[in-house]
Amino acid sequence: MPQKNKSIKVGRPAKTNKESSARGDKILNAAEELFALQGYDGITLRTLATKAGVDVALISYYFGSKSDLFDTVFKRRAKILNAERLNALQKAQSEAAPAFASVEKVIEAFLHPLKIAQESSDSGWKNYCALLAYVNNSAVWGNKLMGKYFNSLVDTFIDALRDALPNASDADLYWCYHYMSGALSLTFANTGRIDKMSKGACQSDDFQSAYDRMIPFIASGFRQVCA
Amino acid sequence: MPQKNKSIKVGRPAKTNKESSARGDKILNAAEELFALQGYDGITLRTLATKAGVDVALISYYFGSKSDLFDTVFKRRAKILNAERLNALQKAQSEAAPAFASVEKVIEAFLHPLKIAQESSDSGWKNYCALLAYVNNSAVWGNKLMGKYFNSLVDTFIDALRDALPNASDADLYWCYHYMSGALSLTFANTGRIDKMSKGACQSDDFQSAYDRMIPFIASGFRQVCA
DNA sequence: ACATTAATTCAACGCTTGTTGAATTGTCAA
DNA sequence: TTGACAATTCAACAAGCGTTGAATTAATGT
Repeated sequence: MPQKNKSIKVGRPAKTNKESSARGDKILNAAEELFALQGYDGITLRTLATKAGVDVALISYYFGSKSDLFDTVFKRRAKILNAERLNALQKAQSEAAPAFASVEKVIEAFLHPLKIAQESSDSGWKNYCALLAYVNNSAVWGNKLMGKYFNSLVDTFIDALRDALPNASDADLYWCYHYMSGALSLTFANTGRIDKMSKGACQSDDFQSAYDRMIPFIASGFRQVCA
Repeated sequence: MPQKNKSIKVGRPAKTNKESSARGDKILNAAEELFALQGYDGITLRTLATKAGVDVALISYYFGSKSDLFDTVFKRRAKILNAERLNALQKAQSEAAPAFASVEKVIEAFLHPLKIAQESSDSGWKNYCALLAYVNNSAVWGNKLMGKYFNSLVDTFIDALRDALPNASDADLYWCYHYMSGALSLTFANTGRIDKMSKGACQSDDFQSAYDRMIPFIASGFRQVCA
């Protein structure tokens, strides 16, 4: 005789004072990790449901279509990251006033929030950084999402860099930013994988080590091109 | 009454003097483009077959499984690119002898073959560069394929850079190489898309423009970190 | 106590996926 | 001319896909 598992909880759960549901967050966190690691087409809603410990249908119930879910996952921490970066930039600028903030300080304002994210106890931030790298390098999602959620912030940073480098053309500034963005993306894309190319000299999950060298590397490149 | 299309050619085609079949090349070229643009999981063997103008079953017949095909596509031009880069490096080194080749010259040897590829009349090279970017930033394929086909060459270039920068540690060299690799990948990942972030100041499909600035940018970064 | 409603499950839909085996066609060597 | 065989097509397989509608459960407002 078939017997249902009575231990499974169903129906409406006890109300909490949080604005977003616990099950919804579980889905978002699992999606964040899976999308970052295997890409949009690389995972299945059923795989995701299993990882989140949730029924498949619940994903559609909360977030609509698969691509809607992807957008939601991407947007969630984008807002936070933007706020942190903007805050860091404004702090650097006010500290340098009445002079302009230096290239190094502007770049640091751009990168430091990511360092904090990497070191956060919330491991979801590490996944999000990898997701950011995936989206940035994706021909399919890059245009759609990066522009939508980061264009305005990037323009602000470019303005700050223009102040620090008065001889630079717009093309110079944007290309140099582009190089920085690429270097950063690859670093996050490799999070967790040990780079066998380097014979152990450089482990990609060691963000601290990458971060320390990145600021002088990028700043020096900016100065050279935008002199 | 159902009538078969008698105009479709089947059976063994006339023998050519080329080592690889014409149909097989059509499949590889179409796969190169689709994989680069939409990723491994983003395309279907049936989509690929349509693009190549070929029956689906022929893909398996020639190349085995889907992942076998991916490996074959990636390997095809990797060998050529490796030979070109090695040749360029050796030329730079012999021109500088008895001194070591400068950082700029080594970086140029690494990048210049890609510039030639971009300008090639064989448009497949453009697709391959985008594929390279996809693989490099992919958590799934990065370890598998980059190491398999490029590790040896990268080590050779690192050796050349070590000669040019005697004070650099291995970690310095590998991280700086890593930044260069990331900057390059993002450039190729964006091939063909106009970067709206830049308000027109920088179009990602303009590789010439990216290339010109990249050498001074990267070389300057190397010198700063590895001083 | 009771109706309401949000949260969750279950089962299924129609379609697509990668892959395979058998049948068919054309080429070439003998 | 014939026989072998490579290249190509066709049809189908089992499995998996995203999504949906109906049923079920539990908390809530009155």
